[in-house]
Order: sequence, then C-alpha cells, then structure tokens
Amino acid sequence: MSARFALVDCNNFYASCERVFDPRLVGRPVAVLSNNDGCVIARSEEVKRLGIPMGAPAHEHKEVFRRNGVVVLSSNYALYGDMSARVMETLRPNVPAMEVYSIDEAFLALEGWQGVEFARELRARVRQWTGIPVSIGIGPTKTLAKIANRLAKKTPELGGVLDLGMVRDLDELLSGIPCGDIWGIGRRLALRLEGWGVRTALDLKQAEAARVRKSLGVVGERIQRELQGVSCLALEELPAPRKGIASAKSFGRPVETLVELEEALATYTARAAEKLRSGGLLAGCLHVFVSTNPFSRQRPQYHAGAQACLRVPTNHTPHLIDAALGLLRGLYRPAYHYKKTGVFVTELVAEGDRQPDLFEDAAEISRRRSVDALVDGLNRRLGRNAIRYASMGLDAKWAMRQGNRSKRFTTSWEELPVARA
DNA sequence: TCTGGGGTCCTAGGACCC
DNA sequence: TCTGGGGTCCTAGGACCC
Repeated sequence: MSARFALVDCNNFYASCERVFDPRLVGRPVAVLSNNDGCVIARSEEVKRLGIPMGAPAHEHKEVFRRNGVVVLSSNYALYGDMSARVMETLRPNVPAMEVYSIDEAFLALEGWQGVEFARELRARVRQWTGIPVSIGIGPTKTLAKIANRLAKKTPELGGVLDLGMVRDLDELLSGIPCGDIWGIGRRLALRLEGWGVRTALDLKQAEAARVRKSLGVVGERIQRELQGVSCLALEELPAPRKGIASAKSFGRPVETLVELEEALATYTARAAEKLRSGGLLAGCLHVFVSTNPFSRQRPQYHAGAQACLRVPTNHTPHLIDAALGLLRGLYRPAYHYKKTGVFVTELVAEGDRQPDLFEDAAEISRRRSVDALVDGLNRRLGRNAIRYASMGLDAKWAMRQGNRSKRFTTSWEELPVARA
C-alpha cells in the first residue's frame, strides 16, 4: 500500500481557543482581530454565516458586529501558541511521523490500518484533552489531504473526517473544487489558469503538463502531479533551519518624529534579538524598513529600506539596536506620517558555529552574554519589556491597539482562570 | 479615525568567470 | 576584422502560505 497523509486542521482555531476558556462564547458569534485590531483573522461559524470574509478590515463591519452581538477580541498569541502545542502533543504519539505545518495544522503519516475510524478517535481525543475541535482529511498526497480536509470541514454530515480513499468517483469530487481553493494556487495563479479555461481541480489535473509547467513553473507542475495522486511533497518532520527573523509592527496612530520611530524600532529589534537567543542563533546582517500607510490617499507615500552587515555575527541586543538605529537615521525623512517600521535579521548562524573574532575579548563577550541572559530571564518572569534599554522609550504612545485581549490563561500565573464552586 | 505579522520558495536578469 | 557558450552567484520581485 502506498503512503497516505492525514491533514489535521483546527476549526476556527483562535476563536475555538477563546471558547475553551470562556464557555459563554459557545454558540455566540466570535471574531478575533489581527494585531492592532486591524483585520478579522479568525471567525466562528456564526461570523462566517454573517458573510464577514477572512481578512476583512474590522472597521468596515462595526455595524454588523454591533447588530449581531458579535464578540470581537484582540488576538492573544501567547494563548494560541500554548494551545497549539497541546494539540500537537496530543496527536504526536499516535502516528509514525508528523509535520507541524502551522499553528493550527499538522500533516500525519499514516500506517496502512489507520483510516476513518482511527481519525474519528483521534479527533475525539483532541477534543476531550484540549477542548479544540479539529477536522481530518486523508489522501495519497499532501495536496489531496488538504482538499479532503476542506470538504470534511465544510460538510457536517461527514462528522469532521474524510478519507479520499473511500470516495468512489474522485474526479467528480475534484470537479467541484475551484482552482483557487487548491493549496498553493492563490488569486493570481487562479486568474492565470482561468485565462485558459482551467477552473476546477479536475481541469488542472487533466491539463496539458507542458502548458502547466510553462505557465506556473515547477510549483504548478508539482501541484498537478499531486492532484494526480503522485506524491511530490514529502512530510518534513524537522523544521528547516530559519533563514531570517523578522520583527515589525504597525503603529496604533501615525508617527512623525524620528525619536518615536527609534523607540519603536529599538523595541522590535530587542524582540528579534530575544528570538535569536532563544533559537541559539547569531545574525550576520540586518535590514531595516520604514513605511507610511499604503491605504492613505491624502498623505504622501514613502517606503524605504536599508541593509547592513555586522563585523561579527551577534545576538547581543545593544549591538543590534545600534546597527538598526544607524540605518533608520539614514532612512528617516521628516514630514511623513509613518505607519510601520521593522527589522529583519538574516545570515543566521548557530552560536556554536561562530567564527572567533581576532580582536575579541573573551571576558567582554561573556559579560555581554550574562547581561542578555539576565534580561531574558527577568522579562520571562516579569513580562515582556519589564527590563528594557533606554532607546526603547517608556510610554510607547505609538504602540499597537489591542482593545480587547483575553487573558494569558495558560502561560501566566497572574492570569490563571479561576473556578468558583 | 480605523486595513497584521511572519515566513517560504521560485524566477528572471545582470555580473562575472573561464 | 573577428567577437561563444555555459556556468555560478546574487538580487529584486512575485507568488504563495497561515
């Protein structure tokens, strides 16, 4: 028997996480917003039925939210990240191999005997142990497992599980899937395909291979093969080493002064440095960018970026902040309304593989390391940015909006849920 | 007034080398 | 007067994902 994949996908993940800790939300429409309370990034079924699309700007739907009693929440990534880990650890022991694909999805490799019955049990276990509802799709390739998952989620009669191996007429099923719903085909490629009459997954499966290759490149070729049942995308159990770490955020209100931009960028850079250290990595180069609000019609636009490489790769916060602020000063132009700035560190190397610097002073390096470790430790215990560098500022008037975030129920002692009996 | 953040991979074109 | 072809590396930009 050839390989089979299962895709486990949490239903309305962020909204479901919120419901686990606030049962009053069950049965009520729940929408979770992106950082800065900007877009809708998770919707309960009730919100989907109201016709609110994924990614919709929240402010355009305020009235619908109000009329329908939609509970609108800011995103709470500390909670979602922790719930995700619980779901993944519930799944892992049951299968020979697993790939954590995103915060709310995992691909599983299945043994020959593991089919619909197994998937139903797994689904029930995740529900019982974590409170999160999931859907499971099974197919001979990752792309087909994705399609099966989608259908399992959309078709309540299936009870959350669909194995394409049990489907009598697969082509008929594929003829009901628009190209844009296939994993890896986005809006642009769907439009390109439509241009030559390829509208459904079945059309793409049966299209002339040379033409697919020419028009969509190797990516399209792989998708077509996967639709034909030939597995081209392997299960990746170990995450690939990271190539870069980004830290960037929009401001809660327009920012004009260099001082405020500097505070924000120093804050994001400190965050990037923390991520480097937690991954045991050093950065060789960094890019800094600034931009105005691309949606603003009245204000003049300005988008700029600059890159620099460090003499020696580092993850020491002050060094990275210095380099980032140096670049920012070169980019800054007065009189613009800035909306966003950020840093992207690249040329990552593992701390252990570091080339010793001829001129370095070992005592100085170990001193820096202990300062960073101390800061990380305190911030872990007391909350992010409890200890900070002066350049990060104190009051963060530019900080993003987070009007209605739930508590960090599972990751902060102060915010543990309280039960009264 | 208000539109996220963090990633990946692929391609095309230019520079450079032999 | 004649003036190739192929390889590699880098970068910018496009497209996608959740």
